[in-house]
Amino acid sequence: MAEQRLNARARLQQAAVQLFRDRGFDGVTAAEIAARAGVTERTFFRHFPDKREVLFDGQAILVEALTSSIADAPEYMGPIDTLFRAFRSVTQLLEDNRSFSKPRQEVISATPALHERELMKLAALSDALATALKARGVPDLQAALAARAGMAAFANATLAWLEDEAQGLGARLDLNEEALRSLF
Amino acid sequence: MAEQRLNARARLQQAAVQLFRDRGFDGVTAAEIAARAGVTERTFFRHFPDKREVLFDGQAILVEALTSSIADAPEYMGPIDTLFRAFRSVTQLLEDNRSFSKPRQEVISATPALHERELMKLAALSDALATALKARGVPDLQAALAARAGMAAFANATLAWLEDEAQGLGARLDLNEEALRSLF
DNA sequence: TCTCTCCTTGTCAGTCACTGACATTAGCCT
DNA sequence: AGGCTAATGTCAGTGACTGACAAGGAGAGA
Repeated sequence: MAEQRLNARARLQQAAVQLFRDRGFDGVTAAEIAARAGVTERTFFRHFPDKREVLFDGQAILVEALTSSIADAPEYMGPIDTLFRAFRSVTQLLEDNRSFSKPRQEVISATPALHERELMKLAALSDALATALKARGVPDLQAALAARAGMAAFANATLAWLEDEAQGLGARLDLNEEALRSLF
Repeated sequence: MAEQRLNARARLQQAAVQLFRDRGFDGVTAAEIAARAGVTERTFFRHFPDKREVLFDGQAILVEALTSSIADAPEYMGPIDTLFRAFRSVTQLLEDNRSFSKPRQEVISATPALHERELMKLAALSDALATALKARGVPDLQAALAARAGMAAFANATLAWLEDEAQGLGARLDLNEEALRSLF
């Protein structure tokens, strides 16, 4: 039973994705997810503050990877370059997780409530990037705007790549960076 | 009672803002809002699909004003210029509503669930702007990125101006536009 | 004026997300 | 064995939201 204990959280996440894919987010109750994972509804809510959150758990790693890349960037590098350097540093990480991310993203895209939560996570990520840029001496306003604009490009690229993997994530990033720069 | 009928929605919104300000979003039940407005909880949910939505009702006017400004912009004007022209065209509208917007924004900022919903509304607004830009012949990718970047600046400006009206909304927009352009 | 119809609201019962309080169990340390 | 800690189970309750049905008021038309 030791194994059961340690994996309850992971089992809940896995059960949730499967059930959501089959019957949709609203067609599944928290109790059902818990039951399939072999635990109680109460345990579900001990691991996740709400039903949506079961789908959003990997963000921390991404934040860490991106912010540390920003911190490590050469001093002279401007905010936009720094950001795209960071985005490119995590392409491998994301590509390794594609088989997880794909079904997850399908569920999210199909459910307004989940899309809402996703926007929140992206905003938090954006804020983290802005903070990392400020630590490099970028003025507050520029940092915030660069982070938002960059995140838009990054999110764009990731979504397009998840929908159609014909082009790699790197190529999608190139397209988005070029389009962004062409605006100014 | 005819008057009551027609204004139920407006009374609910007003009651909601007052109660939220006093006791916080989570400290107020939908039934209480309804009671103060002189109707039933069920009626509350007939007017608003959920409790949060009672605070988000003016967006349609803003979308209309911004998109029509984009449509009316001179042909030769680039996407960023077009967007900021649109933002400037609604400054008066926003400034007239400041006394409404201020308390509303305070409640939203204090409540994660409401902040989440606000991000959703901003994303929808951003999508509307992107669509309006595409109608002018701006390529899809550029339109989407310009809209997101522009919205970031617009939202930034509006929030700063709501927190401190020392500088007008126009001045805040100037600052944000300049900061955004300086990135590239 | 009477009546028919539409629109809004009230009433009621039910589901489900989420929470606090308390009991229980498993594994680990001594 | 005995006790400590962390994770889980149990139970009862609150509040958001929904579907079904009834009721009342306003306006259109006979």
